[in-house]
Amino acid sequence: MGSTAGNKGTRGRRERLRAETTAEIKEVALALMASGGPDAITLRAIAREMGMTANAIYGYFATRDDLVSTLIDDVYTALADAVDAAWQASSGKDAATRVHAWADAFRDWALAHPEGFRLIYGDPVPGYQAPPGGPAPDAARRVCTGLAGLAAEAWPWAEPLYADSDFTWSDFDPALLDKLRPAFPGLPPAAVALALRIWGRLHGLVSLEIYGHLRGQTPSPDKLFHEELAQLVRALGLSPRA
Amino acid sequence: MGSTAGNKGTRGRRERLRAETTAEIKEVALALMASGGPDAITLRAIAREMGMTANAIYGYFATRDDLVSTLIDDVYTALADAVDAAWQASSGKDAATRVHAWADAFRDWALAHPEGFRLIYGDPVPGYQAPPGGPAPDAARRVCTGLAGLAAEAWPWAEPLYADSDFTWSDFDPALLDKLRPAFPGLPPAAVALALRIWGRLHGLVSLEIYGHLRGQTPSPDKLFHEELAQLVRALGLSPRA
DNA sequence: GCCGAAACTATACGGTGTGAAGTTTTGATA
DNA sequence: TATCAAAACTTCACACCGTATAGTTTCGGC
Repeated sequence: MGSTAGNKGTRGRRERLRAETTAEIKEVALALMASGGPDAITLRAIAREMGMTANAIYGYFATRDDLVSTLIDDVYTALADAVDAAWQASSGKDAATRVHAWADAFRDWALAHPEGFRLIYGDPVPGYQAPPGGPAPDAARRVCTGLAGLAAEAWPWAEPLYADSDFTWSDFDPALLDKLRPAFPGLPPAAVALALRIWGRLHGLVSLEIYGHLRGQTPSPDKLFHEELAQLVRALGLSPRA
Repeated sequence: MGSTAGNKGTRGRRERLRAETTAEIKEVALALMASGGPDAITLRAIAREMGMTANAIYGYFATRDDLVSTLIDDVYTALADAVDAAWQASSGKDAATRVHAWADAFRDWALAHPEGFRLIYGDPVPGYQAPPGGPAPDAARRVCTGLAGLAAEAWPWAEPLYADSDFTWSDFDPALLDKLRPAFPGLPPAAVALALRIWGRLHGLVSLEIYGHLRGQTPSPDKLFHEELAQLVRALGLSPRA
């Protein structure tokens, strides 16, 4: 099985063209989304842009929702990459600084890709549930793992503050724990709960901002976010210096 | 101008019928939304349900987006009513209990009306910005005012914890302050910032839950929310008893 | 040069929001 | 009570959407 001897180039050509077309469809779709929101992702508009027929896209994606969920996969992965990179880049710094680095990367990415954020955290495909094994849930767990990294980094200081947490391992999805426990062997359930709550705090302000609900209340969402971060750092038992 | 003498009944009839039809359109639209999400709100489906033609609805709403934003107004107002009622009902209790009451009312409403929550905080009408004077921004400010009530209630204990806040009145929208400052005369800018941050914390976990992003991580979003609440109460300087 | 698969197009159907024009209903008036 | 104008509603039309089916073109491998 596999390629006929010596024909790697030719068989590769078809595949390459196919990959390029697939990539172009996604690119155009992302551009449409960036300029007109998720609803602007239209098979006909994409095809128009590419000089094709809308039906040609069905050779690459079974359905529009399929295309959109592939986009979600890509975009969510990009977000996870961004925060992971910020985390890596802050390696060696003190815990408070690293928390700021992670959180800022999260918000900065969201502000730079508001439509991407909506794509991930809104539901552009109503009623859609990502397939359990797919890249999107994986990216979500990468984000959670990153947050668990924050919690783990801060845990030496934070632990006494969360002594009354009554979380147990059974309070978390096994698939999440499969990623988390090997990465952070000493981390107790309380710290995982802390990670999810940190997610909530960051997601809350950022999503209010992205969806415009802060606009009518404050012209300084930046300041608000950073004060929230300062308080978060304090709630982790870290010294507020950054 | 006004009604012809003695004809109040007849002129009132037209208006009553019109009001009833308007109400029925909204009812049917909400029912469609509840069963099939915001995208199920379709002029034709509404008309079908009502035994009318889709175009007849244009006599009541200028456009579909108009109808949807009217729904947003209504639903947001209902949410504001719900949290306000819980706040009133907890009057006299201690601050920690009242914080719990408000927050639980918020989350309970969201869980009871997930589509309504999505309608308010997602953006079913892409690119839509609520008219500045309309009911939706007003409801948003009612929610913020409620949150400021929490902050005000807790402020005697919380104040020393937020001494380093550098917020000033210019960091908030005048329309918000117009509602807030008369209601809570002694409240400093730091407390308003605190209110908005509390909003973020509550909104974060609830919206992650409503949009299903917590489902893959924990089977106990309840527990998570209540631990978050306990920590919030602690961060307000209140004793964690409830 | 030929073949078969892959890529793509043409056509069609049912759905959507919405505009323009015509029809019916109905409350006020002469 | 007959009439009339406005309001309510329907009909028709258009452009757009996703998508199924069938037909056509393209092109690598023999």
